[in-house]
Amino acid sequence: MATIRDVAKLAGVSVATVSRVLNNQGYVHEDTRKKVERAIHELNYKPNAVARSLYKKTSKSIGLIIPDITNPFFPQLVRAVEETMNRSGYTVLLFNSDEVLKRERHIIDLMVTKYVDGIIIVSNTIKYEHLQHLTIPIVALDRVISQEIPSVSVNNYEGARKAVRLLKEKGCKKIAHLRGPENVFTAEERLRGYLDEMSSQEMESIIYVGNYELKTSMVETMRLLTEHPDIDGIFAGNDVMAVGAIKAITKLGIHIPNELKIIGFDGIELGTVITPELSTMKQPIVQLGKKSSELLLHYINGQEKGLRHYVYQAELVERDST
Amino acid sequence: MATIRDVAKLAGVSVATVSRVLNNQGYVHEDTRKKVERAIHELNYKPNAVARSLYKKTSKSIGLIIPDITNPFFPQLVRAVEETMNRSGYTVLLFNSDEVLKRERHIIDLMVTKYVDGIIIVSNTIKYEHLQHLTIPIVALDRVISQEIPSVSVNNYEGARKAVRLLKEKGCKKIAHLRGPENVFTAEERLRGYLDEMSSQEMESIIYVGNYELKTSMVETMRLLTEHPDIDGIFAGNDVMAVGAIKAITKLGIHIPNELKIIGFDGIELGTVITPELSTMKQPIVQLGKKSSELLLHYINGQEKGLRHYVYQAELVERDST
DNA sequence: GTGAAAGCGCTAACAT
DNA sequence: ATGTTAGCGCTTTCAC
Repeated sequence: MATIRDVAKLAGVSVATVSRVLNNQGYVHEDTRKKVERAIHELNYKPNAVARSLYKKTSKSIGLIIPDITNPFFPQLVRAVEETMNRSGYTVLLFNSDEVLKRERHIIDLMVTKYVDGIIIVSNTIKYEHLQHLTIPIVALDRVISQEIPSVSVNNYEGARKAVRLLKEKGCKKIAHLRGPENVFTAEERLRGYLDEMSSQEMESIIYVGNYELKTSMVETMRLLTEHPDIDGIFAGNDVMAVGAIKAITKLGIHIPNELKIIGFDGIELGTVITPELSTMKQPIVQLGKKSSELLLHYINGQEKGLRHYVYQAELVERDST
Repeated sequence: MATIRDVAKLAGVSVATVSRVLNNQGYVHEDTRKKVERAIHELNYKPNAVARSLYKKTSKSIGLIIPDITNPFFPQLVRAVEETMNRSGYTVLLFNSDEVLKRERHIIDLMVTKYVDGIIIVSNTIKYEHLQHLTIPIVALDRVISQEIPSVSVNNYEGARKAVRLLKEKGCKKIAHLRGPENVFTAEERLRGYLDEMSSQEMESIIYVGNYELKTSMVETMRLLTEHPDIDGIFAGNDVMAVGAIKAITKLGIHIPNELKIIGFDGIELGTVITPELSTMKQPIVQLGKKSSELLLHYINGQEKGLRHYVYQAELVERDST
């Protein structure tokens, strides 16, 4: 690998001059620049990012921590972040944490050690106290961690209310909620929305606990339907669980949406794949990724000083399950 | 951020000694080690990975280039790679290339510049000529790029034959193939398998072209079924297309598997989500990721010198669509 | 067993 | 407009 020295030697100038043309700053004579550029080209020289990082204490890369890329909600989010970051010349270091605090902390340490310029994190487990010692900017994505950490998220509470409201409008009299895991921010908010919307009309709430994934959801839906055969509406905590519920319901020979209506939350592609296609509260996933990236970039560049919290609205997408 | 100097000063030793205890090599007196460790702890010192990289010309990280994380085949693969790598102390830098050669080359340059210790790449577009100048090890994953690049892949040809054979055994008389995109290695191999299996019994082959994704697959399936209403078996080039086909077929009111049987390829989770559940040729996705990582690690450590090509077999998983 | 010092490849004062 | 040099934080000879 050619170094800046090799280029300098070949071009017959000093390394400082080469550095100047590389970074396009300071005065350098047109002829000299040409010479240097020719040398760079000839040697196929690429500046060493590591050396540069060491000096500048910045790496042109950011860390992205998510629970699990295998969860169909995240691939799109990750791509949106990557795209935005790449466009600004940043590389993204992706890590799956499985929401294990110990791993999250380890990942963060590792990132700091690698001079990442900022971190975007999706997590329920991590708290402000684990983050406050950091000197690089951080933004919480999809979930808000605390008031002190800037965030980009969706109004889960309102979205949930809208979802339940749709079920009611469609004539459902007994609406159950298949909630997401306990202590998970989004799940709690959606539950709260369901509860408030139900109690506002003195409807009895029926709650079963899922884990944001398919299998448990099927099992719980089965249980729900045997214990409450008169249910005519289900608000699932996310699309994956809704899909699980649809599978279970279909297996039971109950017709959707005639006998039972169901709505999910997230708006992932999976919902359009199953039959009947799933009605859902669609999150602006790409926007979430993009906005969080831009926000982080602004903090990195010092263009933003305040503590911003962006909240998007989930949008009702009605398909065939309601 | 504390540096090695701070630790040295606090412990009352030289930086060399600190480095020795950090790397656990060379002689250092037990008492000295204790002192140093105490200082490290007290300052919450973490060695600077960038400085270390600069000296050692290695970064304890590898690059992973995939077409698109949004394609449901990849998340699992990525996790398997990440897991294996992390376990060996390596970080993975993930990039989506969209199979655009220019981006792939850019990504590779970037990685080299960051001192990645090796690269795992999933690509059809890149060729040996674009890789031969690299001095770091590289392994091709899922597709073989050339004989000169070590690879870990699946026998798509054999898998395809098995798939078609199943359809025949189940009594299908007219079997169509919904193939993947042209010039994509896996798609070509699967097509070849289909063709050979058909001609071995002098069955007429009927081929429609999809793009490994849902929408096109639905459209093409519709066309296929209007132009050839007597089709009784479909071998789809991958699971995503198979799911698209199922949607189209169901919409047409044709019963699966009674009137028409269908089998996919890949074994992604999506296949178990739809109704009827999809029969498929399951790839050992996790193993692919794991093996490619281990192989790369072996090259990095110099434990492996030869050009290895590992080929796994796809496994028939029969569910409800056949 | 420990320390001094060179050097990894680059950038940015500071000179000239 | 260009060159010299210190230094980013670390590892590794080479002395002692």
